[in-house]
Amino acid sequence: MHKMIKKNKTFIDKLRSSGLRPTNQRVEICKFLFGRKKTFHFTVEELKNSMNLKRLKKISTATFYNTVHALKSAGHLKEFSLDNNTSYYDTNIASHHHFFDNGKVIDIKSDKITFQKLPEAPKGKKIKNVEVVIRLENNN
Amino acid sequence: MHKMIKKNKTFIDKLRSSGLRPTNQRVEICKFLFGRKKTFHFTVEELKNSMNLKRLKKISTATFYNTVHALKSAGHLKEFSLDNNTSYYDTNIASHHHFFDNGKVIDIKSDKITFQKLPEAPKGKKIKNVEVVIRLENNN
DNA sequence: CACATACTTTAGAATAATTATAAAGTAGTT
DNA sequence: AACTACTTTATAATTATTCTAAAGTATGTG
Repeated sequence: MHKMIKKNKTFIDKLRSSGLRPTNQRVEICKFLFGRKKTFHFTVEELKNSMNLKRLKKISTATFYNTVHALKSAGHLKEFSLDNNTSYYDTNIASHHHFFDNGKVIDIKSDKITFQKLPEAPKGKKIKNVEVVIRLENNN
Repeated sequence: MHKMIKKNKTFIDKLRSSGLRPTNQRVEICKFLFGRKKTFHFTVEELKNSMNLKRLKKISTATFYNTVHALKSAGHLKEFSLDNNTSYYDTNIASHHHFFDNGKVIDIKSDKITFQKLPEAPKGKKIKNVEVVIRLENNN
């Protein structure tokens, strides 16, 4: 029980720091997103389907979108795009890179890629982060 | 006039190599995309608006989408995504990188970034290309 | 160089992802 | 406990894109 309370507190903190009140729906979404050992990637539609499948009382689409969006704006989720028109989210917010393999995404730890040369930021700007996408193809 | 003919031939070649017949609409789209000194970025919607503004007889949305898609599949355009749900296209197909500055995209020449360390491709796969996105923020 | 045929264009309908709306419900303050 | 501002929800609206089917056009063949 101690652990449970502690975890919920973490989720509530994430919500509060995203400017959101910790409602039941939101806490459950956080539990689903952050209450596991491994980070993962998802679309809002996938998240909605996974969570609502097991629930008698469904959480509405708008709540999923609102919550994910706020978590992302606060930096608790990272957004990325493939070549299609759907937003993907990543619960791994540590700076890292990706392999893209025909729609499948694989994380690359930050320290697996280092640079020999990087350009200067334009005047008045600075670099916020650097992300590398390595596109893969079959080894024919 | 010579130059004009030569250019049109280039456009027609691009279309043919994309599996498309060189119709008037398509040649005009190619002219707009490839008949200039500098490469540029665009969305299909932007392309449509820019081109149709000056035309008495408008080219239909579907034709813009079809043509851009075929040119992209043939490698005459590169597609990329920002954090939203719109596809962007780049007439610069040379391998290169990007600064993203609040929705604005700036090209970075390929030789401005070099790597010290890159990960191996997973078994049975090989690297198709490597693309770097450098996100910028204001120098507060 | 006319003709047949397969490919194109087009307007409009359809779809998919996302955002907006506004009425009913709930958290947090007093 | 009561009030008020924030939430949830179902549904409508919007945006980007794809599909459809009828009318038009490029191109090889004779």
